[in-house]
Amino acid sequence: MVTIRDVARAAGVSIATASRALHKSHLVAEDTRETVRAAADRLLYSPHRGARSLSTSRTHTIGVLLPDLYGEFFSEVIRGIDQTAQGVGYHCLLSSARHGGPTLEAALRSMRGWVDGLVLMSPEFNGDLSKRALPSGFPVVLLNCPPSDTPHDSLTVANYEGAHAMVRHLAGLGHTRIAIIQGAAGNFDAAERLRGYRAALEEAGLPAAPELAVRGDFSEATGDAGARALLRLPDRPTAIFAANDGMAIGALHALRDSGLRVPEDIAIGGFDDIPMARYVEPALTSVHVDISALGARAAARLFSALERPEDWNISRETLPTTLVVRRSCGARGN
Amino acid sequence: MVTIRDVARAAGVSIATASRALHKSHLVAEDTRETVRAAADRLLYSPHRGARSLSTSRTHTIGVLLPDLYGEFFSEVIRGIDQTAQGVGYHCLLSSARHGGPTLEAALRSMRGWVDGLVLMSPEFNGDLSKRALPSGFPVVLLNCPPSDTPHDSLTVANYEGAHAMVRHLAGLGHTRIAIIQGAAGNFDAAERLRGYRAALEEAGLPAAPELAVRGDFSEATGDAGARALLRLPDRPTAIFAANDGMAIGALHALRDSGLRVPEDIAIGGFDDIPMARYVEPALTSVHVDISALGARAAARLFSALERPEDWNISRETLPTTLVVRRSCGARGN
DNA sequence: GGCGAAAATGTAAACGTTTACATGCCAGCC
DNA sequence: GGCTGGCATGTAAACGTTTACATTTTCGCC
Repeated sequence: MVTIRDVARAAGVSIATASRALHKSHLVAEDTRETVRAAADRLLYSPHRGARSLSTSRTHTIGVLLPDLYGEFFSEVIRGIDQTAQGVGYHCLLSSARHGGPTLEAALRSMRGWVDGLVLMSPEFNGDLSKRALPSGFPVVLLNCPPSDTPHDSLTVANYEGAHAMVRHLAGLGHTRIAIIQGAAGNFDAAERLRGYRAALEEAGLPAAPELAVRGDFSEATGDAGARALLRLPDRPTAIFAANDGMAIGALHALRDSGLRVPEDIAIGGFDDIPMARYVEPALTSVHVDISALGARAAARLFSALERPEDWNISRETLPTTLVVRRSCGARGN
Repeated sequence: MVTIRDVARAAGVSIATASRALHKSHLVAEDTRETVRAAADRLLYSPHRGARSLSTSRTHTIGVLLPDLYGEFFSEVIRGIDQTAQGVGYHCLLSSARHGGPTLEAALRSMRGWVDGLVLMSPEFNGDLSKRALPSGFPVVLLNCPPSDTPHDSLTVANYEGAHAMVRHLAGLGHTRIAIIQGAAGNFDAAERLRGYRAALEEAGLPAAPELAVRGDFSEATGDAGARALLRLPDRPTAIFAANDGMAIGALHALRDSGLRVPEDIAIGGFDDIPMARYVEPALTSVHVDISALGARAAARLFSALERPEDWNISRETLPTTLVVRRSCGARGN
């Protein structure tokens, strides 16, 4: 491995001068700078990030901790984050707190000294964890985390409003028995979407029949199962709101499988508007969330905290959603 | 930040003993070990990875360099890699060599001293780049890279065989004018799939009409455009093989838009079998590649090179593909 | 009780950078 | 000619670990 020492020797200067020539160029005479740069090029020198970070205590890396890496939602978030990060010369260290892996606390701990900041998305996050696993003052942006009193930036999508808009739309189409396939238990997004569903029902003057709210966990499998459970009801719903697109697609599957037509026999709406939503048949009505923008925004907030810590103050942002009406809900003209 | 020095002081031992107590436990007396561990716990000590890596020259991080981060293919690869990495206590540093970003060489260089090895997927990779940007002997696994004479492990999918099987299947269904929407120019996978297409045509005794091979770049948009171009032909094809699923889905769109029925009027086949393939309507016949297994396998090879460098020797593996027949190709029974 | 070996611990160097401080040099000024 | 000050460069400390080597302690054995 060629170190800065080799470069210095080759250029006939001290390592301090070599170091300066390579990035604090105004502090060294023009011709020495050229000599050093030429030597570095010739030797194919590239600085050792670990060493550099130890010395400067900046790593130019941000950690991205997600609950999982499966599905389009996460890949879009990552894409948004990475794009922004790359734009300012940072790298992304990826980690997922999958069940069965190391605990969230361990995952956070293991990043110390390796990342300058963190984008954290986890339904389990809470203040206690923050105190135990994160150095105080460590820049963190929480993405779709349950609200907590920790002094961190947070970013959420308008779950309540989005679900509300979807259910109001369904009610507006004349549906009176509107079911929901809920997201994962204990998940903040899931709870908010449920809340939006209930509020919209109430506003429309519809009863919130408990048997119409079945459980799911955001996976296609539970969407499928949830839909089948709803079909077994004596008085079955005429519309289903699935708390994310994955489950909506699972439900579509189940309905097709049961010989029902969507939207003629039963209407369906999802949430997230993942890329796949427009390609399923019938195309899925969904609540659009610009997922990669969510990631990009999170990264941008983190960088502003990193680059100008002096005028940083914690903020909570909510990203708006928009209802995208496609064929699956049966609205006219689609 | 609490360092090992603080832990040592709190436990009343030297830093060497503290360090040993925390992971070379057999070298220190049981009760001091307990004292040290207790102190570390109490102070919420977690070691500084940067410092540790400088000292041990192991980072426990692998780099993952992809041409892009868009789409399900990449997210599945990442998932496979990360899952394997996490299993052996490694982290993934993600980077994409998107057009417009830093050059591939710069991206590789910037990882020095930050990763122990690399999973590299890039259509532009070549021997010269390897010499310039990678320390010799640096563990690298090439994923779907063009063949080169560099001493690296490589992993590819059976592009030729997969495409061949698909086209033979279409020919077997009686199609005589079979078109292809090609992958990105200069891309190795794309070239191999084209080769498989041509070979299968020849074996079936079908002429390889040049107007039936339109260009694409693996994006949905070019799939859409490619299909439209094919429809404008005076003697239009009865079957289209798109070199990946993204383009196949774009083509489906274009056909539906033009009022054609799939598979009755025109049959379609894709490649990759991304999760979405089974959900589009009609479900897409495709060449299945276990993408996350591909990533997992790449990571596994890398780790075996890292953990036991002594008995490592370079290998080239090809992952088999399987034809998955769904409705879009019009085969009976589907 | 003394000896030697083994076990436990400490000291200090090393990893590859950056950077505060020290030094040397030269120009310009009185 | 000596002083001041600025510029270019060098010296060495620091970042937080690990670990080779040195030292001290313990313990068994004669």
